Amino acid sequence: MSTSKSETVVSLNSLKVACRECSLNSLCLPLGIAAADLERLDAIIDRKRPIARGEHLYRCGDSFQAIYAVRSGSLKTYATSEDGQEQVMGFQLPGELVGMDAIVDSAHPLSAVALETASVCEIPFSKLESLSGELPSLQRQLLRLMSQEIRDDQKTMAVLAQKSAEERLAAFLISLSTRFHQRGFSPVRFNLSMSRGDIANYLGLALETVSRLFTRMHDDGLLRVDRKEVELLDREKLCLFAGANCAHQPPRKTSGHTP
Amino acid sequence: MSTSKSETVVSLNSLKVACRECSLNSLCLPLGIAAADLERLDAIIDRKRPIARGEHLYRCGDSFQAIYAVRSGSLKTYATSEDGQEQVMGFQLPGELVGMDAIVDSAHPLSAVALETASVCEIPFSKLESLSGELPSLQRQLLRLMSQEIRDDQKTMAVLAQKSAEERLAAFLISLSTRFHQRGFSPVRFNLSMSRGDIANYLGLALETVSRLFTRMHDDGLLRVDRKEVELLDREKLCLFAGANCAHQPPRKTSGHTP
DNA sequence: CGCATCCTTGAAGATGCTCAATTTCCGTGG
DNA sequence: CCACGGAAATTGAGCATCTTCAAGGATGCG
Repeated sequence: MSTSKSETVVSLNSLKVACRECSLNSLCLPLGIAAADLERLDAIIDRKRPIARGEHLYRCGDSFQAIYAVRSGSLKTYATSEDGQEQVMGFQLPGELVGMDAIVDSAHPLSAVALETASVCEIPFSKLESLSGELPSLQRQLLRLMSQEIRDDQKTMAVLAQKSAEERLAAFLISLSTRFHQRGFSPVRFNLSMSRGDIANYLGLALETVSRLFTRMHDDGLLRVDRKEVELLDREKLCLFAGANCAHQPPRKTSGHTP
Repeated sequence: MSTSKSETVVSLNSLKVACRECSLNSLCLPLGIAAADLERLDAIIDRKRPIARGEHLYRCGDSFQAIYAVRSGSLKTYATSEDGQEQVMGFQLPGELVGMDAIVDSAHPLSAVALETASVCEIPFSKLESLSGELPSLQRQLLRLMSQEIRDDQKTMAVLAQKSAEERLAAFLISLSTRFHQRGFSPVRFNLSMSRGDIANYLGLALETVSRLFTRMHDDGLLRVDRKEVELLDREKLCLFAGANCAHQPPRKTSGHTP
């Protein structure tokens, strides 16, 4: 994500940092946890070696052992249908958790793969569960993050249900922009670690439509795209397209896809 | 839901029953909780008077105080955009929880309204949170239900992103069928407590399209519809359309809407 | 330097939407 | 009890958006 320069810096810095020193701790599980308690959380977390682009963190059907927090890089989660087709369900940036959808029945319903070199913190679920029982602040933050995930999924559902192709792409870009901004990166200039195909799949569009939309938005002066790099030239207008008050809620139109 | 006869019975029966006697306790929060502990959960639950069709349980923006379990009847949750349009986010049947999307920031992002006379259990969140810290089995079940919600929302996202209109409606009907079945009702014959407009809105389709699809599916011998009542005549084929192995996962096609 | 992958662009066609007119249903009041 | 009015649902016709199919161009890696 963002320039490869800052990506490298993040990767190196956060390779083994404890939660208390991690720059993401105000977005992640440690939020709201007192220093003393944080050490106990820290103790159950396993900071894995970086995983390479294309490498899987887990696959659909794998038994559920842990949830993961992205430390650097980015992931994609996707479902696989019986005929082998995949449906992209989300993209995860540093500070975001993956795997919470597996709690309910001990098997992962999705696969998670690295879109670029990424490092993650592995948080064994059984340990997290018992520690949660002892630390109310941890329990609270875990519930908050799951609630957040529900809310984000609902927002995505709304985008898919009621927005046109152009609005969907705008909403997607604004969502990324906002999340990068929260993480200290530029909200107007960032790298898309996922392919056009992934974006299209995620947004329920054809790959060609996404490509055409990028071209159209470029021609309309909304953004500049060069391969993976995007610069939002008119974030305001993109927000309008996305139906968001810029930064949070999107909803906007009646129903159906067309405007 | 189902016939008005059984609906009346359910309403009366469950008006004030404790969790341990509630027929829904194997689907709801009490699952997996020992009898002794269950009494403590029971003690914090407020069984509200039934709410009438059209009455709101809470509205978008209301401060978050409690989550709710549907005891009888059914609810609809929806978001409202600035221009007043609504986006239906889900339908809740007995044994299902609503309001978990509000935990993260203490305000409800959606509104919840009764689709028919319904009764709910109000579970004050602060009390639930502290009791959760004391009862590992309760904590576990709460996490499981939130995980389930995430998983259900993901399934809905996949339906919206990759299925055609007919497949979406089939997936919707199969989902209802399965949930009714889990609750002891007929999986092939049930009542739709929501309007065609609600179904269309939820599925990201035009109302007219849903109406036409019902007609087409009827002509194809897949189902019988009479106003609110539906009978699935060929559940197998509907499952195929829905892309589900009948009962759980749906995924099926490549991407884009068309087959 | 060449191949494979990803992306872009074009043209034709289909799914599903909008607009609009009826019809059916249900609650309300005479 | 029946009539009436409004809401919900059905049905039809035309059309727009987006998809599919197809080919060409750019990029990056071995």
